[in-house]
Amino acid sequence: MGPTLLWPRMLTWTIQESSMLLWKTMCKSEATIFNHLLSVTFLFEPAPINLIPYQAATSFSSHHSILSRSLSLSSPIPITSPLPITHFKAPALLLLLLTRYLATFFCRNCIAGFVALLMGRHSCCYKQKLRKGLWSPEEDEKLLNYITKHGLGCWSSVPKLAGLQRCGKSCRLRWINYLRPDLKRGAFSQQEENLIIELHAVLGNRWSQIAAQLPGRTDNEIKNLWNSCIKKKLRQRGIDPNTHKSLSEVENDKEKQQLTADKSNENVSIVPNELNLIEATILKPPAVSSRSSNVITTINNKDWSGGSNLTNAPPKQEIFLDRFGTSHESSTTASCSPSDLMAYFPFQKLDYKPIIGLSMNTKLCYNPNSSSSEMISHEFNSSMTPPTVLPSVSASMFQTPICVRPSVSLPSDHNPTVGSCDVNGVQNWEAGSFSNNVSGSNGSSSSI
DNA sequence: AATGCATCCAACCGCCACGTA
DNA sequence: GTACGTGGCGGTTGGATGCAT
Repeated sequence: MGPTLLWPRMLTWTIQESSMLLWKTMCKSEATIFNHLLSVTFLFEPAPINLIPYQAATSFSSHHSILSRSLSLSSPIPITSPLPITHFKAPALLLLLLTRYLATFFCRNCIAGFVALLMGRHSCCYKQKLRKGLWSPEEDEKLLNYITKHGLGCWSSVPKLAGLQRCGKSCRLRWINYLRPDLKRGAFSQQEENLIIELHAVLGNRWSQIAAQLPGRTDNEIKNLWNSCIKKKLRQRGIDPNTHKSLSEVENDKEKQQLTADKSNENVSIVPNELNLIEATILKPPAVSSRSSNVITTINNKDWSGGSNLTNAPPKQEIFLDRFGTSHESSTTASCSPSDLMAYFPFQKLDYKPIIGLSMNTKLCYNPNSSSSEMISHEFNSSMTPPTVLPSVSASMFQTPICVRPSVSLPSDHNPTVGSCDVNGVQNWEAGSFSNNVSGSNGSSSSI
């Protein structure tokens, strides 16, 4: 074991054994801890420290800033430093010394997470001590035994009580996606896939709601199936998986949008927001950070994910639920036959073209090698707020058929010619001969 | 047999909503 | 009213696996 692991453990023991309990009862929150940390810093640091006002720190990230400034002081103090320690200030001082010492080994995020861990909280930021990656059978057994014995409760306390070196979130995920006894094993049946397609047309990327209509299936499972399998199949059949329209129709929509955008650009050469952007770009030197990229990514995600653009979703959902019922039984026994589904999604082989629309991973996110994206990154690093910027950016650059909500019509009769399409794969589609299709194995989907 | 590429999927991450003190 | 803890969700990642060369 290297020193980077040895030191924290020793110090953790020291703190906990001395007066951690006393400290925890005195300080209600992590913020208070940091407050005391600062006071101790001032008490024992002869050199002036330029710290930001604590009151301005309202989030944990601000605590990080405070911590990082504390850590940016002189060289680490040896932990054996013979400084006067009272009972009251001992934990804070130890924490201070500890954090400053750890600064020689870890980044500030790790240290902040470690401090949070000492306070008795589980922090997902602190990854050094928690296991990650695939679960071992032993871990599965521990979790399963614990939940079987104690039932579902507070996930954050489960790892500790179950003896697992995992975070609560990880335990929850493992239980929901794998260990839950009511999970249906095996591949998806053709009926299930069809139902997923139909639900996706109505609900978009709201996987949890889709999963609620498929008993025994998890949202993660359905999401993976969609991304790896169904999407591809739909495209092969000339259907845009995002809009559930035919690809040719989507292309037409896109051209129309492009024309509209061009017209509006002719009328207004530079909109005020763009002027602001230029001004901000000139005045503010580029200080590209991952944070700015995240902002853009987040906004893009909200705008482009099928399930997030949901202005019309509730009524459609109601229509759908009226039709299929809200219970699993009714949803699966209603009109969900493959032929019915064919009517909703007449597979059009025809002019399949790759979808060129911007994806979620749009390169508009910061790319240091790209001048155009750099521009955008600068914009978001300026003092301007994203809402000011986005409308102009999104209007001119983010036009894509993905914006279109799935338009679902519910015809009463289906197209009898659909099934006779002899394109490669169409018959397979109907016959349910997907590579992973072993629907007969579970049998439970036969009620659909 | 070795290598490279594609695909799958379990798990992680960040964000958000909600309840509570 | 506010800060905090927790659970839930959707997007994304990266390791494992399969397949082609």
